[in-house]
Amino acid sequence: MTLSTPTPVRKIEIREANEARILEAAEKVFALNGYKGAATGDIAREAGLPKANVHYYFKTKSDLYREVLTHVLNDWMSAASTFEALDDPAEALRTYVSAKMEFSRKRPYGSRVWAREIMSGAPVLDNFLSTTLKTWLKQRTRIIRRWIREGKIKAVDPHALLYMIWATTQHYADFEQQIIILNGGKALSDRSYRQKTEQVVELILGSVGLNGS
Amino acid sequence: MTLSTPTPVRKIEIREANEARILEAAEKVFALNGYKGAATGDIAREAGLPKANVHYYFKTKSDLYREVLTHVLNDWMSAASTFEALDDPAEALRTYVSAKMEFSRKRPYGSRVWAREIMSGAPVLDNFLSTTLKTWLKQRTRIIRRWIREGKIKAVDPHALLYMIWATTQHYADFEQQIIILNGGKALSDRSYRQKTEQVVELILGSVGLNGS
DNA sequence: GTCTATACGTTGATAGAC
DNA sequence: GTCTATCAACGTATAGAC
Repeated sequence: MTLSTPTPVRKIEIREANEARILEAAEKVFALNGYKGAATGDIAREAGLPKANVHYYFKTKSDLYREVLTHVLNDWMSAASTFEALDDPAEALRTYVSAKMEFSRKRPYGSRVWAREIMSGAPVLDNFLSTTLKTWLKQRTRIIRRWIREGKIKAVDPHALLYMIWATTQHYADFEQQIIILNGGKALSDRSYRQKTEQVVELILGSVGLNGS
Repeated sequence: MTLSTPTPVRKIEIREANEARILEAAEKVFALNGYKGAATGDIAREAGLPKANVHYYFKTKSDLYREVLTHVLNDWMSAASTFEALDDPAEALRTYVSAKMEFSRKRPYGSRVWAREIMSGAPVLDNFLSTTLKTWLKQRTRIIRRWIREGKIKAVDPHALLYMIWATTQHYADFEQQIIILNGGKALSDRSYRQKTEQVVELILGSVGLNGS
């Protein structure tokens, strides 16, 4: 029996499945070693494919890296969009911090790829940061200022507050290994993580003068 | 005139000066590219020396990396030691947070080397984390619990509080580039940085129910 | 679409003249 | 103590058979 021509549908399925596997593997390897430190061979091994296939689907390492960053970015922004201009700042902050903590739990590698990209000087994310993220920050800053004006929260520096939220929530992804070691070598259970999330929410709310649920 | 034999003192001076230059260069290159991504040739160029000299003074890249980490560690612990068991938690937290912010300002590269090491799974720092740092954490946890028992601060999870302090203060070093871009491309002046430090202190104090200076 | 073989640049480390 | 020359190992990317 000779090879029959595969249907276009089947081809597309294969492509999508392989691209997804490679992207997932790449996110992990870039997270652990950074862009320069990541070898396409490592990514291929992690994905369970020959090295040549990685280059077949993504051409260059740089292209693959940009794709990974784009995916992380989309999910990061998706969590960011939960910060809304609600009347109740406690509710808004609680929702946002929880979404960021969930992102850290579900995409720890993605968070680290982001962190490493920034620590390398943000060569690829530079444009995103100075446009999309800057606009986002300006809008949320306005919301926070309004809450302060209306006497709903303490007078705090909005940037300092948002940086604290980002830093604290992302710490649970980026420094996961340190947290595990300090926890006696055991990873946080889903239950413990939910409690930590609640604690982080309470600390953030307290920092702007909003007390206990 | 032939070369006279240099005095041992002179030789030691040269060695110390060169080692210092290489260590400083290495801290920067490891911070920007991570361990695997850092090339000894880049470190040599940054230090203004031929590549062979780097290996003459430090033998292997791994040895050099460990030296850099040790230096960062010492300075990190030096800041950590400012967290004392004072009667006044506001004073203790203010001093500690300020010291950590100062560390981020003065040693941004060192902070990033630490971060990257943890994100790579802490292969070298593992031992330090599970001994020295764990002990430190246990002691400070006890102090915080005592403050809570004495009704001096709100009942918060001590680990969550300390992680928030670490994350927030280190964010100003590790994500410096992001902060600069969001600040319109301008680095924070010494004055702005002092104000941010004060804001961070206020946010942290607020998070445990301690209000205003 | 898959994968072995390979071209070719880069990197860690050393040898050996000065 | 300094530095050029060198090399083996590794890394990205591609060619070309299947």
